[in-house]
Amino acid sequence: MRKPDPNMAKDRVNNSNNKMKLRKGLWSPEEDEKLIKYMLTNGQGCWSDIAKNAGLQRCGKSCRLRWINYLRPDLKRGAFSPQEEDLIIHFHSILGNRWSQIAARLPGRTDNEIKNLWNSTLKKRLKNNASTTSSPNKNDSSDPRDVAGGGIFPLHEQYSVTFCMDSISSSSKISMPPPMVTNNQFDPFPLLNINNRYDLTCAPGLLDVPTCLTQGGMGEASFYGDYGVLEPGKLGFECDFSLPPLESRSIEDNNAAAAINNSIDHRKRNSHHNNTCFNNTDHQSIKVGDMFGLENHHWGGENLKMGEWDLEGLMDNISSFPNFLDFQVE
DNA sequence: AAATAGGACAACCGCTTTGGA
DNA sequence: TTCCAAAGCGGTTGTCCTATT
Repeated sequence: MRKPDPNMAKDRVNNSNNKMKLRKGLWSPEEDEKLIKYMLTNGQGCWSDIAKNAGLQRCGKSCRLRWINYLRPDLKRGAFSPQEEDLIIHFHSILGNRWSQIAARLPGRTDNEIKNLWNSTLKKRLKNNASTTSSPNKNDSSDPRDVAGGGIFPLHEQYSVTFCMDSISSSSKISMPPPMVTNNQFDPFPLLNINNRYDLTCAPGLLDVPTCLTQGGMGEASFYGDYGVLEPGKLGFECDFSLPPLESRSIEDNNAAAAINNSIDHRKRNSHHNNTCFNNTDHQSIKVGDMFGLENHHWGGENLKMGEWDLEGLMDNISSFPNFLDFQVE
């Protein structure tokens, strides 16, 4: 991060609050340290109380944001790896601008970070790719469906999606009819209506996954398998949907103190672009297990919240399935 | 060397959702 | 059931850095 400018922060004090002058703008290292220490000793609570009790002239909302987006010890920081970028593109094609849900599947990354990356880099890259792969009727939109049709995924042209049937290689293809047009909008995934209330967590398996994720570097375990969509040997709507794991936000207590102390030390060391203070530049070392919390923890008993797949909700809508899905097991 | 444009990213704003009284 | 405060979320803005002219 850039070096905070105390003068600017001072200038931006919110004078509209008569009770207490609340600071706005960039956080100073001292403020960071206060918040970190308070969080370390007291844990998370009511954010407005935290702001007060920690001696910060910040609103609770600002403290929460600072903690979540920057100070949390489990943040990875640093540049996104190509694999992470592919994941973001992939998830965005499914989830749209649901940054928090995308972030929940990228451990150590925040929704804000992902959103910034998307808006500043990935969207443009996809647009360029789309333009070079001839997609004449696409507009400039962040609509995930545009991305899907922009040449990254084959869905736009083929309307076929891949169901992974086991953890290694076999797959079944589902042929889909031309897109349903609802409300004058292109909708290649009528079932996966992004506006419905169903989380699309399981949907990655419905789509082709970026090739880099299925090739070397991501480990032996199948990407599909890790994400889990359909249990092997099962096809149809009575099969079990297994969920891609959501990142556990909990921090192991034993690690938290060390991580926080490290973060403080690093922040002090890095006065320039202290984004790197948590940096893990060894992008190639990222493993699927690490990325999805498969190793050691967090798979089975995950408390599914935001990203929970609402199977019942899906089933409520499922009556329309046979009309436009034609299963073709290859 | 100075000016400028564009990129990157932290932080804010406003709306929605959630939970408790 | 309603109201209200807190939390969550996504869009947007503002600032700094870097590359280019």
